[in-house]
Amino acid sequence: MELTTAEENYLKAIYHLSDGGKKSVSTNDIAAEIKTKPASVSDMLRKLGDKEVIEYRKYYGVNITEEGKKRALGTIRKHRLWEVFLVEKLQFAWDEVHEVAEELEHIQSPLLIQRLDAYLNYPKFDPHGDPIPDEFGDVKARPRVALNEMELEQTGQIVAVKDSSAAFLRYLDKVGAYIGARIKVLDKVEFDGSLEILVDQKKTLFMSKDVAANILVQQS
Amino acid sequence: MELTTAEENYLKAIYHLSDGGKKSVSTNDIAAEIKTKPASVSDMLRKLGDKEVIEYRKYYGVNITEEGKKRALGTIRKHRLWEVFLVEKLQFAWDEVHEVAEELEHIQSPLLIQRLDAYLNYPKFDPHGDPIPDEFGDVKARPRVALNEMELEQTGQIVAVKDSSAAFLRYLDKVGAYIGARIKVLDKVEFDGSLEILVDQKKTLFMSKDVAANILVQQS
DNA sequence: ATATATTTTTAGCCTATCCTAAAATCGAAA
DNA sequence: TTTCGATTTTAGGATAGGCTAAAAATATAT
Ligand SMILES: [Mn+2]
Ligand SMILES: [Mn+2]
Ligand SMILES: [Mn+2]
Ligand SMILES: [Mn+2]
Repeated sequence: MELTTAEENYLKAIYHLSDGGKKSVSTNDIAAEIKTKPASVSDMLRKLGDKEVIEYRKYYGVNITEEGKKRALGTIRKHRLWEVFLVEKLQFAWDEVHEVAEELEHIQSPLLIQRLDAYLNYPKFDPHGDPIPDEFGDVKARPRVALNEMELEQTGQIVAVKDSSAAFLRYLDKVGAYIGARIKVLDKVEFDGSLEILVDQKKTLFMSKDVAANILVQQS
Repeated sequence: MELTTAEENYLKAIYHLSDGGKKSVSTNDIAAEIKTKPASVSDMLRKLGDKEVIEYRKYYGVNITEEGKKRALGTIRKHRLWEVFLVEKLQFAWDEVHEVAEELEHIQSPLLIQRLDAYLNYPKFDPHGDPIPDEFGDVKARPRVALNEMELEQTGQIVAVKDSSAAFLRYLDKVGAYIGARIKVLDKVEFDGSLEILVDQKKTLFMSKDVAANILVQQS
């Protein structure tokens, strides 16, 4: 059964909020994520339940079904492939791609996505470091940890960001914290959790705990 | 004022049916073009009239306004640029691009189109030979004539097709009548208007008047 | 174990877009 | 100039998606 654009957006939100189908998700959380009202969410949940992409028990939140997970991963795959296209081919900055990809992900054409994937040389990660599901919905997970949870002296490489907002990404650009950068934790302030890190063995950088919590590192 | 996807599709249809704003267009013709019912068209015309992209006088058809023409050309520009992208970069056949471009043309991002245009090296024509309006809505018109209206012995080059349906384009592929082909009219049958043409100085080809009427030639 | 607070759903309404059937209008022919 | 057939509009209804306000259910705190 075909999903509408709105249904795809809801399903994707549910997938993300449920941490890939592991947790159940509340009406209010979905409303916050989609920026809509809980009443509208209740309506939509009934519809998604009827289409059997979620399991919906009134008042007790929703769980995504296997079918739903497959659909959500299909949309996520398209979103991330388009983001790669925009950055690699059209010279978009990584903070400019999200809104456009949010529209492009709903274009219906399996051939288009297959060809786009090939054209981009089968990328495994999007510009924010998030993994691109393959055509079967399989995701290559990279073990990664939030920067604020690393210990003193530990080293690693920035592999992704949790927050893809333009404001956050532009801040990272400004301070030179890009994906692929090698980092080392030089200092952690007990009081507020802020930290000092060494970037690429040459530049030191201070950041708040909030910022660090949105930077994901592969340890080494 | 923003136009919805449906409104953009109607406006584009009106632009095409009006021959670029020259003629006024009837409700029934729009319904046929959009594959919808005349009643739905009447509804939409009222709305497009309110938004002043058309001039609508009940029972007397519509004329597109200057503003409407500008909007329609913007959508046409996007449609044709995407078609070029699909053929040039993603190896789509020219009969596979129309449906996808019909969706892609509604993506809202001036930056995207500007970058796409540059990436494609500012193409002037789409895969069907139709001119791509520039960012100001200016169209480079090529003088062209339908093949069925050419006289015996006249020569020229195929520059466009009138019908972009997959069936027609695949037929042209099969017989080797592609855009850019040099042709000469070898014979015209009085009885049914069918003709025999020479393609690229080496292959002769018979075609019905209906086929020839959908092939556009730049004479030389 | 209640009472209160929070969450979620329902009811009722709105806009956009489509449909069918009926009414209105137009224009061509008699 | 009247009439008739084609065209177009209107009326009424459907579905999708959103909203507010009120009701209902659940969760939490005395
Ligand atoms: Mn989206
Ligand atoms: Mn991303
Ligand atoms: Mn379209
Ligand atoms: Mn075209």
